[in-house]
Amino acid sequence: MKLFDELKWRGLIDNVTSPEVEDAINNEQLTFYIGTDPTADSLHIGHYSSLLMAKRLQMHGHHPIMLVGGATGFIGDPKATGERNMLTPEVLQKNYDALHEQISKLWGFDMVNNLDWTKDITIIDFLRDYGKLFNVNYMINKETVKKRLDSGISYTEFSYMILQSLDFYTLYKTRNCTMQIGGQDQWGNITSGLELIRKKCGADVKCYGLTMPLITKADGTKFGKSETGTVWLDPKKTSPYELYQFLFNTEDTKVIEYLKKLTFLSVDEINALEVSLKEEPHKREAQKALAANVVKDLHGEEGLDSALKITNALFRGSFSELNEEQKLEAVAQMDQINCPCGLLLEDVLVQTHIASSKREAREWIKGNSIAINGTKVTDPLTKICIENCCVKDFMILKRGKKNYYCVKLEESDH
RNA sequence: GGAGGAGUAGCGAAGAGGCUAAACGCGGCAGACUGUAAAUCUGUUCCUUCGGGUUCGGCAGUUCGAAUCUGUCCUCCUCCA
Repeated sequence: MKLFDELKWRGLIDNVTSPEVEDAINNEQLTFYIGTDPTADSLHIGHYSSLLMAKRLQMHGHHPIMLVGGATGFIGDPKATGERNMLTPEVLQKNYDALHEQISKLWGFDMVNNLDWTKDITIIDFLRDYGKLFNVNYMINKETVKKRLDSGISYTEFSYMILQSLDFYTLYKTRNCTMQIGGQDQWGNITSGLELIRKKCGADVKCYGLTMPLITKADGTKFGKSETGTVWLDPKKTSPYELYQFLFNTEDTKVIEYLKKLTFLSVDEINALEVSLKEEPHKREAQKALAANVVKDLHGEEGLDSALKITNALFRGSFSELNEEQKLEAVAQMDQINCPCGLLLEDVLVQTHIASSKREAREWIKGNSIAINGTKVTDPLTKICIENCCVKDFMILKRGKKNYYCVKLEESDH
């Protein structure tokens, strides 16, 4: 199977700017780029398939450049729901540094910052050299702008597209970068970049754009949010265990799609998992493979080991069946929440931020959804002290079916 | 600058002086059923020392009483110049 066909099979191709892209991807060695803005201090699972796409192309001999948008981050990519809050230079710098480190650690891509070629352009140069080449009518018809016409869009965000076009043009000129890849939502920005290159360098320039479909959940909503919020790639923000659980819980209708997009498993391996999913769905082989592979690729054997230890301890039978050593090992892998000794259960839930209010804590307790070390507790006034611990001063709190918390009780001083 | 319109809980959207902590839908959470899946059904969804307290863009008023009336300010939309 040729590379392009494989990418297509994996569902990673949404659109290409010309039919020649297929041949270029299969037979040439392109320098291409993918960009992201430093809007947070870590990438999240939603970015992951795009970054893997870059990796897949690289493995095939293409050369990826990762652009972290130090300049575009100041402006903000227009999002459908409305104007973005502008980030301060300090936050942007902090995010930039964090992303830079994360990306070099995970993939080692070549990295550039568009602030380098943007920061010294004067407003006059900008308007004369670039503004003149963008027709407002053309810009208004781009999806990202069009969506905002009734709710309003600032001149700042309207101009975002020009900055991004400038990036593509600059990378083309300085690094012979001839392709930009991005998510579906980047189509408008990518094509306007191509347009700029053609206007500046002539219509016969061979440059391409490729977009990838956005990953969605079965109900059409955005992929990548769990109960605790965004699923980050940074293990300090989302532990390997949380990531594992997030992926393990993938719905049947989506798990094959995710395997194709988020792992390097071969066509045969994925087909085999698809058969297992159909014939013995209760075994959840596909979900297990998805979770294990992604966690391993991102956090290494060690991360996967930690995720599995916790998962096995909590979900395979009862925690109390483990021996002392196994318990301690599992507890050591979990995020621990400190809590003073001697509080009532309802207060413990509030103190530890497991519940956001006392009302909610009581609702859960009375609703039979809280368990301590595997035993349901239905009295909000249960006093929690060291006797409730199952190993040392640790207590395993469970909320609902699959939310576990490891609470470390601290003897109060008085 | 001018003329209209709009701002209600996470979101969408009712309410037009007391019966409204605010209908309804979505989303969230929990329970049942399951396979740590989906679908479905049920409950729940401002805070509380359970007496009450604080909410309907902000502020100031009118009233025994305001999300509902008045003034003012802010934000957004549409049209005109």
